[in-house]
Amino acid sequence: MQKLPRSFYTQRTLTVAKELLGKIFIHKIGRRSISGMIVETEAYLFNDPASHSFRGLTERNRPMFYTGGFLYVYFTYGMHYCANIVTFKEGIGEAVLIRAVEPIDGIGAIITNRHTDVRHFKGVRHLHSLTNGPAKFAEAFSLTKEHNGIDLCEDEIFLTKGKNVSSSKIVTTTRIGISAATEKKWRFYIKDSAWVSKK
DNA sequence: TCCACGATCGGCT
DNA sequence: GCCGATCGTGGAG
Repeated sequence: MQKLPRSFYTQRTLTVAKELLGKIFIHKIGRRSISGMIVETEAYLFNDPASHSFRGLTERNRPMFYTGGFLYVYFTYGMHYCANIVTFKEGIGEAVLIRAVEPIDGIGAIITNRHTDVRHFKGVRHLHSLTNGPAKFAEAFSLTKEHNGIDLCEDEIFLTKGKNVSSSKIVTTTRIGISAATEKKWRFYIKDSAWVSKK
């Protein structure tokens, strides 16, 4: 399966956020890989008070200012990582947060990754809870600060075409967990998917 | 140097 | 529905 090219990621951010639905996210670890279909995304734009890039370039948000097709992984709440796909042009500072995926390959590894702390075990009793949230996705797919700034046009972490999601299957809503620009409808998910973080 | 806060999650009421 | 965990970041002073 062919990797998505740079030209996919350098489109307008809101376009990429919608088009990412149905795409396959793949992380190759040694000879194995973990993969899943993206079912929920959120866009963060350059003039967006909810975006990490809003106050300009800093050490933390540097990858957001790369050209489209890089990964931006950040650490939050003292314990979680979240992964974004950088979009649009170099120097702008836009990205799409991956909020949920439907597991495809490497389910065993996903379960292991999500069970590393026994205290979390009870929360993973239902399969959909493995990857229905941005920090759950990052943990399930072993995405940490090591992967911050990685190029998705290389061979370790990349996306493939997956399935086409018609626009009638895309639900558009406000974003979750933010305190600014709460009125912007920049969250997208696949209607009827059991794997989204919240209806 | 200090310190408030966060694109979350899981457990508890 | 609410709350605590836990720490890197960056704005303030």
